[in-house]
Amino acid sequence: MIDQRLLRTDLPGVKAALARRGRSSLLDEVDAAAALDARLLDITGRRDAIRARVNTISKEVGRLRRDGDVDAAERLQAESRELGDEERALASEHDEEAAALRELLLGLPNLPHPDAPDGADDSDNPVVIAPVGILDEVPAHLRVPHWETATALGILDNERAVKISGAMFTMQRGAGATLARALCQYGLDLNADVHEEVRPPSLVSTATLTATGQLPKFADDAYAIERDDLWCIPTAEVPLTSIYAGETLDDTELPIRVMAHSSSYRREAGSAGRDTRGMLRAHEFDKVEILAFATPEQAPALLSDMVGRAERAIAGLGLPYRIIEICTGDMGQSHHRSFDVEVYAPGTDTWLEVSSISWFSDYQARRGNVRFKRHDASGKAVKGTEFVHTLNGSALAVPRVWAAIIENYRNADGSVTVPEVLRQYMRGIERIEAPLAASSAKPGGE
RNA sequence: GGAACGGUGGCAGAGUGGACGAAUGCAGCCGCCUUGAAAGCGGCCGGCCGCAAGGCUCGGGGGUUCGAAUCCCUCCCGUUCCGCCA
Repeated sequence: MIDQRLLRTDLPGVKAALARRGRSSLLDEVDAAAALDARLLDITGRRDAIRARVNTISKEVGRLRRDGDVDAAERLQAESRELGDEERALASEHDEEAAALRELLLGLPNLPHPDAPDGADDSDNPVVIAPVGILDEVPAHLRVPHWETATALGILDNERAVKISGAMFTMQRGAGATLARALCQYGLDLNADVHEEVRPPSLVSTATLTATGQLPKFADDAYAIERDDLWCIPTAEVPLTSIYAGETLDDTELPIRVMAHSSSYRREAGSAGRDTRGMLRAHEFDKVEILAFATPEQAPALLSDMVGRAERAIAGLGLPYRIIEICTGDMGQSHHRSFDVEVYAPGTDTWLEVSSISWFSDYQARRGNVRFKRHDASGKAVKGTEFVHTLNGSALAVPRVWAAIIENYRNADGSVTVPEVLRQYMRGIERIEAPLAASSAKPGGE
């Protein structure tokens, strides 16, 4: 949620910033919000004046009753009763407008960072780190999609996953399952130097899902457990961002950096039928998320640090990659500035987004009400609070990295070499070989 | 899931219709004392919005009342016991 006060202090600035996102309807929404805000200001002014009078009267009535002046008290009470009617009318008007304004504000996206590149869609995203590790010529044995290689090796059994849970669920087996877990371990160990490991809940309340911006706009994308009013997390970003919800932190303890390995659940409404093969898009997947709470001053450096971490994870695995910056037209709803790490997948000759590192400015913190208090040079607390800035991104998203490993490390005989850095997490397995006959059998009927 | 008891400032903990934005203690801040510190003494001291006037704030929401921390309804959360359970 953007700062409501900006609607009063810098309406042209807000509109100019949002215009860069390229959706003209947004500007009308901003105007509507500003109009509501002005009306609300007027209503609260009148309401507060009435309340002030009622408060004065009730104190006076108490005094008169103690002094035994019943008549005067009765007269004041009568006046106050009328004021009460007026106040009730104003209050209900206020609640209506405030709810409408909040809905509008929740729907407005974040203002893009001034340095974020302008652009209409993903074709305008500039490449900021040119492809690293790309082969001049891709050998034929790498031109095999990971699902073919993995299924043949018996390490991916999506056919049975679908039997168990339906379309767009995956199941890794044997060395494939071990590889998935190894990637998580690798991702955590790589970032344990500054990020505290957390194991958050996977089911969260409506309030928590609203704080990160998934609700109300993107309710269709999340799994809801209606009976208990809980939601499955679409990313560990959701519970991690809300760790300090409603709290006021000290600038002296910032930045606070956390990370979590979790499963993520996404309905992928609107993507049904896309990328249905292999591991590229699934309703449930694992990843390691890194996240930071920071002062506005700390945020830019943290953004580069976190992009660097996502990059090192991929570079360390020896995968070919590039980094692009997300342009204003392609940016997510709550993003202020955003970078993607993309891995080259030779099997399908595509770039796979494996990590998206974003700076949210105070957009999430305002929804989740995470503040911080500043201290001056002498260590004394400065009056007032500000919202923290949040940043997050995947340090390692399992499925696509898993797929990229299978495609890039495929050998001519169909086996897959395990990247050096993962072997310590894989009981020393160096190479994933063709399976024994028994486990490769297709699932049969009853 | 059942039952009982709870939720008040940074913490502990009073407060059952008005003088309560809230006693008291601890913590914190300022000063005195001290070579320095501790102890002691004196004073200040919740938060949010607002230029201010003022408004809001005793778990959330609603109600009764001239007036609610206090009474009523409702929801949420916590503790303990029972049940179930990895």
